[in-house]
Amino acid sequence: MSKSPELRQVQRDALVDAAQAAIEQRGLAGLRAREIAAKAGCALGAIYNLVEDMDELALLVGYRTIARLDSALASAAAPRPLANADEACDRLVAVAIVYCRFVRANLNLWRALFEHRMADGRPVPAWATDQHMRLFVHIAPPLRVIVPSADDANLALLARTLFAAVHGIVLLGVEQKTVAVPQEALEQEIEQLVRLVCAGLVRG
Amino acid sequence: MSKSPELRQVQRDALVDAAQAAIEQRGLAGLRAREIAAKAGCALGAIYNLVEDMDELALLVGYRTIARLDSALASAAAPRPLANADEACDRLVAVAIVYCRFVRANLNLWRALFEHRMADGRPVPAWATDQHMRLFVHIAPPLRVIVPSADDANLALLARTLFAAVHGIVLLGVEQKTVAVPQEALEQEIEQLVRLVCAGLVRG
DNA sequence: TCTGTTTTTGAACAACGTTCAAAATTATTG
DNA sequence: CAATAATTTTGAACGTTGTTCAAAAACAGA
Repeated sequence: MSKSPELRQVQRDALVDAAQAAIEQRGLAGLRAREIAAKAGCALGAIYNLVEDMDELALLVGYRTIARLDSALASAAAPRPLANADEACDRLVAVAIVYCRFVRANLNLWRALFEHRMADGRPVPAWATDQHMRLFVHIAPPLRVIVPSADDANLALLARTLFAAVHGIVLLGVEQKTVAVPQEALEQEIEQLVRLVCAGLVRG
Repeated sequence: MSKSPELRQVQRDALVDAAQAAIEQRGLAGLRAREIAAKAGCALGAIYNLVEDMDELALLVGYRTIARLDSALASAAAPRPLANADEACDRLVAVAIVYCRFVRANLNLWRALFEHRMADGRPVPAWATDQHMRLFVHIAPPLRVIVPSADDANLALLARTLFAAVHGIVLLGVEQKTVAVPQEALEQEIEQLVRLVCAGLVRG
């Protein structure tokens, strides 16, 4: 008889818990097989009974991180309807600010999302990439209000562009290689860019 | 008598050549001490007579990459003077497009710039971070034409923001985790964002 | 209790960056 | 030129990685 899937999932969760704690404290490079096995209370080799390899473990931690980010962004995009373009712009700013604060509050976990590379050149599984895309849901509706004439394809592209732009600002803002930017200044940068883009969209 | 600095530099260059080739072909993770020692024609341990450690080697490759990027951006920002805001905006677009094309043509080397992390938590040396900053030189002058009222601090911040935004778009565009965007569409995204920001700046 | 199946285990393996005593080379002196 | 001192180069050895797999342990059905 095979092992019950429930217990299996409990053990997997314990492993992901340990991996998440390791990444949170010491970054993706601080994720070590022997340490998390000890913390999860299983043998070194048992890791490979529960997950495919360390890559999958990093992806599972990333899945959790994006799920929490998704919740945070959803709370910023309140269910209150968008009356006009101004409100839509305000909402886009709010979503971007929440993104920035989430990054600061979850720096190592967020960095791990982008630092991680699959071993060899193996492709990232679909369940991980799909989740990334779903984040655009939080900025497409406000953009629709601002640019009602755009078709779905254009809107998706625009959403991607705006997200990427804010992402880039946050990225360079928290990067070690450049001078660290104080939180307040970083949020002003972000608000400035989002408002500039919105202003350009409504007039153009 | 100690060894001549010239020969030392030749050996260092051979090592950096080998490291650059390795990163270019197989990414930063493909940079292996034994391989580059063989290719550079020296013993494994000799690496540590020429450079501090593998981190410094990665930084030296990065220094070359940014130097080439700097040249590419400089060629886009021709010495022709900027008559008005429209021309300044065109130039910002041109610089951003050149950045995008450089990234596509030097994908692995460019990725290595941002994937690389110093061992432990050691700080990145100043000669590497300073070089990063100098890239802003290519976008600050056009911005000055577009926003003549801004002081130096505001201008520097704005330059950083615009650079980071374009950087983010390129980053997500060439990322494996999301759907690969064709070059043409990516350049359109970039041009759209830069023009939106410029339009917002001249009017606001 | 016995037997066949499944699961867990941790020593062993290959590959990594790094070190360092010894060998080889080069310079200086008698 | 020979002899000795100083310097540089070398690659085996070390400590850590993630991963594997034969053996041990645990479990299931008779």
